[in-house]
Amino acid sequence: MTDTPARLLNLLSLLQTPREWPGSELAERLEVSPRTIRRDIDRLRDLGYPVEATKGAVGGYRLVAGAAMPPLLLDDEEAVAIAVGLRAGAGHAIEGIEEASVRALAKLEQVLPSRLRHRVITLQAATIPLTRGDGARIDPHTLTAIAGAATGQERLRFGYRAGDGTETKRQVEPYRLVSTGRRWYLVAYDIAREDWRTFRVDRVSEPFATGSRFVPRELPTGSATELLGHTMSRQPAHNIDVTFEAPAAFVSARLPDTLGAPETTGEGTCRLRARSTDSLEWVALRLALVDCEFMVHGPPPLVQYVTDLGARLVRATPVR
Amino acid sequence: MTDTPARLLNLLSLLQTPREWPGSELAERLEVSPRTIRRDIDRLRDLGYPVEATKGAVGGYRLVAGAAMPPLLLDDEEAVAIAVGLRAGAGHAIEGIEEASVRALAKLEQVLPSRLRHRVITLQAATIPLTRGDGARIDPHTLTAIAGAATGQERLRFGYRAGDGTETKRQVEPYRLVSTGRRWYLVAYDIAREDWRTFRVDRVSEPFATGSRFVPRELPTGSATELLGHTMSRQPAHNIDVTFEAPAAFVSARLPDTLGAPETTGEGTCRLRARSTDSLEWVALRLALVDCEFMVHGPPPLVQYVTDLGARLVRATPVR
DNA sequence: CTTATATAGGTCGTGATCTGGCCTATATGG
DNA sequence: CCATATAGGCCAGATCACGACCTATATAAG
Repeated sequence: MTDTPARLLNLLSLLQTPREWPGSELAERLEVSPRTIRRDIDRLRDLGYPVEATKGAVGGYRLVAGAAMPPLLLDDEEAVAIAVGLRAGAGHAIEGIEEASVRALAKLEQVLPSRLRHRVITLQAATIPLTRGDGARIDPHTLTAIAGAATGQERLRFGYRAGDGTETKRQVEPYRLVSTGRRWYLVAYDIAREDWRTFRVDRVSEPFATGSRFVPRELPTGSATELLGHTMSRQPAHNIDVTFEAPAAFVSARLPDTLGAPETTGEGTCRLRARSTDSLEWVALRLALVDCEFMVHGPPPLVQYVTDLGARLVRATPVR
Repeated sequence: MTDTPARLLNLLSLLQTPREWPGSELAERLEVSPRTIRRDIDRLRDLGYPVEATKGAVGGYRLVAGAAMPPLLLDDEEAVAIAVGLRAGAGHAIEGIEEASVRALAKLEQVLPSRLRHRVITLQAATIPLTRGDGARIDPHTLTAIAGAATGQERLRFGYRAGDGTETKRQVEPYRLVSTGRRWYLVAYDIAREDWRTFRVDRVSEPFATGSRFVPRELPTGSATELLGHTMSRQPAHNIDVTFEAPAAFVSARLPDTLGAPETTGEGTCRLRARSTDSLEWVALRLALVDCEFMVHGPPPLVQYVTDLGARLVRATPVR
């Protein structure tokens, strides 16, 4: 208990609550002399954690933003909140940080006390995510298990359901997890097939790290995303074409950036031409939320879906 | 650099990557003898962090889940991912952990390096949240500023726009931030008015912690939520009444728990009666996503909205 | 079974470090 | 001006950390 490193960690933890701490109070809490507290503050500063101090009668210490992230000391509830937030985001994550998001989740879940784990699962079950992709929902557990195996360089076993529905058992050396905004892919070396393969994560079932380590092979093509190239290009995408009866600024403020920006076509009208790999349901929803009159020109499946959805909604209310 | 506590923090950071670390590798990285590493591992265990070790030829150390959360050591990208995730969740957060979520965000943003801060803001701006409430979007910055002032016991100055649109300047002693799932409220002691007040956070502008500390007063009514009671009861709520042409299990699996569960009314039909404070737009959206025929009986505004939305969608496609 | 390699931990001597106490300097708010 | 806060130098004594060398033990591969 009375160990120096332990006290430093405790001190960091205390300073992380957003308030000012007078040195005397810290000394009392940590059961050391004020002189030692001053030395500890010095030590933290040497370690790169910027502790700000205000002098004078109402002064105190406070941890502020610095050059590097200090270790985050979370209480139980905060840890649960972060885990739930990241899990909710793992499915239809924010553009550009999907990989980091999963890494952070894997890191957190690795050390999350088990009594908190079931709370996270319960809370997450209560939220039904809006599927942004085509309904192929991804289990956060699968994602973190794969991510963990990849960074830990452990061989991975899982069941894989191919496009035609046939289920196979795979054992691979996971290389990298990549996200395309809409879908997750695992690039890995398939041991039995003695070649590199890409797997769609939503088709992976029961991933299990065998625990046996491996030394990463060199990718033949150079980079993981390159290997994904031809898989990606086969992805179905829609050429969206919609006109809105509202200014372009109004529309773009209500549409996600991933759909691109509409161009002004006249007084109070604009047109959106975009290539999207998002699901039609998602696109239709976003269009409906723009809250102005619009006209869908294509693609035909989207026209069909919007027509059907509109008809269903009209049927859903009593005729006047 | 050659400090013992610094090395321990580094060690914790290394062990947090989900992989196994042989003692020799750790020794090399931290530039100490393997014996010292073993001692450090011992120290970490004494501190309560469960370091698991596997013996044998391919053994190594690894941090596992224990009784308490160890300090999370995040790299830049992971920190950004968490911040963005929490911010996105702050608006329409997950039931039951809103407060903890905001606390975690406040803690993180307090120490987030400024070069990461603008990345967070940029990324967040790219995502347009589906407003679950009635469009009164809440600025995460406002939320964290208030939360920080409340836990730090600092006086707070802000502009407040009353229901009739008049803007007033307030200076308060913030007591607690409470969330009702749909809305955020600040319970505080208004210094000028010398009484307790509740403020809607979405009407607060430019919160600013003055830095002057105060000793928390006793709440006259006992608890913050109690004080909120009469404010809350004036909240508009809708009595939703919808029948679905699908089994209750099918429907409840596609509806959020907050709307309650539908009851079976016949062979393949069910009825949902719920009281909701969510916005009509949100409810209509969720209903449309159930993906089956349904009929909205009430409330009248919801019927109207669904009719209008359906009509707009029908108009949005070329007539055949 | 044998061998290699990993964790686990005891012991010891040297040298560094940490602590508390006491001192002064300095900035701030009332 | 005064009380109170941070900042930090100096010193003496106790403690602790380190590396080196040792043995015990579990595991995987051959």
